[in-house]
Amino acid sequence: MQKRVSLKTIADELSVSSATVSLVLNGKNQNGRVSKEMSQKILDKAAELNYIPNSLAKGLKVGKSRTIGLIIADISNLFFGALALHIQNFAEEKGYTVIIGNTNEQLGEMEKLINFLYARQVEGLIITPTEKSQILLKKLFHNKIPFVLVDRTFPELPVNSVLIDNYEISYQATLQLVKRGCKRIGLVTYKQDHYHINERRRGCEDALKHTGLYNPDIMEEVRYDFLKNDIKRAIFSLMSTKERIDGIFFTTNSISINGVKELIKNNINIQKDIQIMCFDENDAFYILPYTVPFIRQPIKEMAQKAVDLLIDQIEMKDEENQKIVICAELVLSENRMF
Amino acid sequence: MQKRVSLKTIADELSVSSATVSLVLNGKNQNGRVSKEMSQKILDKAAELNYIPNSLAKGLKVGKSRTIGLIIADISNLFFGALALHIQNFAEEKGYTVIIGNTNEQLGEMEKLINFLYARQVEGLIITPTEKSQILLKKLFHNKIPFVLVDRTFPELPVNSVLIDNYEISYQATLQLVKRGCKRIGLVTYKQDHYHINERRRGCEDALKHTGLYNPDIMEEVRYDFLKNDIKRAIFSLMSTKERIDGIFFTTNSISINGVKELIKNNINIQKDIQIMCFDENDAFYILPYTVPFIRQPIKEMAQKAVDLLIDQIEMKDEENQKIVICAELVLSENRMF
DNA sequence: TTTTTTTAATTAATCGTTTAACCTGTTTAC
DNA sequence: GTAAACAGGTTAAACGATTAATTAAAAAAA
Repeated sequence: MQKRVSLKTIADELSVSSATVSLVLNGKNQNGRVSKEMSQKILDKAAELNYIPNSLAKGLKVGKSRTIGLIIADISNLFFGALALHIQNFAEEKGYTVIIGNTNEQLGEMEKLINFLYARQVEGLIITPTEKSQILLKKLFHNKIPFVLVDRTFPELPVNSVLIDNYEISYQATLQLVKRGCKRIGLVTYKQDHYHINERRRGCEDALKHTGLYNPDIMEEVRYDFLKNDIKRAIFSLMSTKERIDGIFFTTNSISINGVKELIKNNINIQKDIQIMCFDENDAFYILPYTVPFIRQPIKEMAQKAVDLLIDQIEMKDEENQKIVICAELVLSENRMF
Repeated sequence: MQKRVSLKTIADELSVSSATVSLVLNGKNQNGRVSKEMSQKILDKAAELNYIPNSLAKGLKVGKSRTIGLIIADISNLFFGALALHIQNFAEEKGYTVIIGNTNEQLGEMEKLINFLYARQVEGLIITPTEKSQILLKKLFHNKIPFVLVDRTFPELPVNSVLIDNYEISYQATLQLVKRGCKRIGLVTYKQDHYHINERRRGCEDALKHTGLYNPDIMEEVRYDFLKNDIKRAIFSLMSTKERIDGIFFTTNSISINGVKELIKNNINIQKDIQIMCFDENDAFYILPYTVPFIRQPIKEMAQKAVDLLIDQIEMKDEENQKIVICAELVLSENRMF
């Protein structure tokens, strides 16, 4: 890597000081600081040498890196992938770089990432927090580092967050199954401590209770680390109850796709034998010869709000914290291909 | 954001110079530079204050940012998503941060990204180049910025690259269709100028020629920007030839998934009516009640090689450029669920 | 006792930018 | 004719970390 072109390179070639060059290149020569001719010369020379400022130096000097950190729980999940893409686009629009990190749902990884990003002088963070990460968030709060939680939150903490209306949409989605005539509706959810997942469960259960269909025996829990096996077990368990169930609500993306796989594997006709309701859309759903109803999260809007909120915090030093709730959408027929 | 803890903060609290603190914290107090007691005091204080070095300052001073840029063509594509994930993991293992950017297959975006990453002092780049980006690569080469192309390349350029054996695996995959009894094998590929895609086409066509089955009339081209419509047209065209085709080779991920969708939509039985061969795996394939044979690219290995190669270039200043070819894998039955 | 070596630190320059403060002519005002 | 205003710059310190060069005192060697 040969020596880069710096302000000084340009300054030397034109025999002016680097301050002058800086002034011109940053458009800060307002009230007749630098003459028109010199300005033009500098601009031309910069273009000629293809000058690109060193943002490390600039960041160091002005104390702003114009960088934000994005901490994602599982980048191999399409939902988070899309979220990351949009966050990056919106942030870039506003002049910020995004550094993405992946925790794999591991608390230790999340801590490492925070330190790592802190070292790189990020001005703020957008985080999908892992379980039990409250302590880490409190530390951020204490260090006055702006951050926004997205997709997930801890309701007991005074944080900024962007979430969907998990309870409400799950309630509505379950009602939809009822409307379709399901009488024995089961649920498959994660055995964990995430507020957003539990809200989905609560929404489903409340809908069942209010319609007199609630049965605790067909609410199944699966573990993240043993997803495939647990789903297999859960579906088997659900399908072998005395009175066969006729509806299932899946609370997440990964549970939905694996649940559908398992149903198909067991030759259960998702149209006739059972009605299902999935969380998040999936390419696979579009390929099946029948409609798979699902809950669509407005990912782009979530990304937009998260970026806006974070940048507000960074730039205005807005002390108030906001909890933004975005309405998800029930998609019932859009993926019908026939 | 409150004032961060710097070397000077620690130095002042212990009434030593910041040089001493730096020496200790970097483990450079080899030959009796700093006393054991002072070292321990500094270490303790650093831990107490939760000191995290400012990598902007460090990068500026030592002229190394320990950052690499990753330029991806389309992050919403699962293949690239997985590639990005693994590249990030391997790079992190070696102590490098990755800044990811997305070009959306746009040359202009690629140029912007290169400048952007250059400004952030990346030490090297891993790139899936867009079409016609040779000029940009030449500029990188001229500026002696280490970079590695992955997935795609320009054979006429003396660059480092990590690719799969596109020609060979496509040849073999086509032969597989022949072995399964297909007599009229069509192809759907992109109408473009990417070497790797054209190699896939050439591999398929050569296999057909060598088995006497080549027919230029059933080689279909689709446009990236009008993928869905063009696929619809291509499949229609293929299926309405006088003698119906009985095999299709899809040259990419996105073509495969859309092609399969379209076949299903037209009620064509992928088992009985037609045999297909896809590029890259997809969740959707696992959900179908029959096997979809596909070509699996060893993404993790590609990521590993790309990172290793780039870091060699960065650290050893290896002048020689290498073209690494990794063997892809034909997956014929793994996704059978029944 | 004087010289050399060792130990344990400090100094100061540097990376590339930014920016407040300063300088030096020339014009304008009174 | 002197002061004030302005035009068109330059200087120098600073951001935080690194590191070669230096210093000062103590210990060891001569």
